[in-house]
Amino acid sequence: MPELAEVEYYRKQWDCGLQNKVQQVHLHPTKRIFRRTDTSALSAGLSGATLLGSEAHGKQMLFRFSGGAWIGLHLGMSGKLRVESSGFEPAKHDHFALRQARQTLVFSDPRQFGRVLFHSGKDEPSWWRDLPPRINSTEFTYSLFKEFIRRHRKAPIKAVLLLQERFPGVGNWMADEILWQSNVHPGKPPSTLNSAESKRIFENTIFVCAEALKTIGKDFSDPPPAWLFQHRWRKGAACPRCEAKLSHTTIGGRTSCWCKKCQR
DNA sequence: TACAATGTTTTAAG
DNA sequence: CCTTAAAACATTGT
Repeated sequence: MPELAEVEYYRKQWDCGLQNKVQQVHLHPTKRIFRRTDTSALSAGLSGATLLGSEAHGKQMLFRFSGGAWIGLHLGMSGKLRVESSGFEPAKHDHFALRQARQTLVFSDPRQFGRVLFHSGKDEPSWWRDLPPRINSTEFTYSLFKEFIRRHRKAPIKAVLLLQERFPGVGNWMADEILWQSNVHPGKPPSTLNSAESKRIFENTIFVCAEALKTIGKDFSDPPPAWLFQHRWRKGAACPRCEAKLSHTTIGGRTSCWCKKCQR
């Protein structure tokens, strides 16, 4: 479920716990979200520590605690962050919870494709330092974009936009939105794109990310009604631009939504 | 029942 | 070594 803007929204849900001490750590060590994570070190490192800050980068989140403790969170397909009362008892899918004096910070993830990482040390973990440039940063340049789609010139452009090593935060609905706004068919390989199409995709990638952060990322409000986003999951969905019936097919291994009249 | 779900990793093949 | 495609992961809802 969560892409760039949804992740940013969920990250902020834990802001009310900033400057608060963790009294107790609740976790189920055998759950898949803790795969290859030392849960004993995690519990020990967070118990009694104060939450000092957090940051999102694409679909990843980093939370910083006093005493040089850090956790990385990924929400996978069904993960969510929320806040409950301090006396809250974790329910079935609440695999990770931090109890504080005034509230409990909860990570739930029914499908467990999400992830919890732990790092102990004075500096940021290496898995945070090595991330690619954010899409809404000056380092995300057209030449970087062009070089990347050239490398992946034979795969469907939809599949290329889903690669986190260049488009951190872009997920299934955002990739469809970018291509719909660019009037480009999701199945087209980059080798068949002309320079105008390529430029439109680059610019709309930045635009869709920025707008999503201003709406969904801010308070989970809807992006503009003229976007594909509002229409794609409706029964008998129609293109908000030309009113033609929208197509749904598997492209790049994911269900894709596109307008066969607008996108070629 | 069977399949799909806003994601990533592993495996295999070219 | 690189790119691409498909299966696997765990659970719920239609």
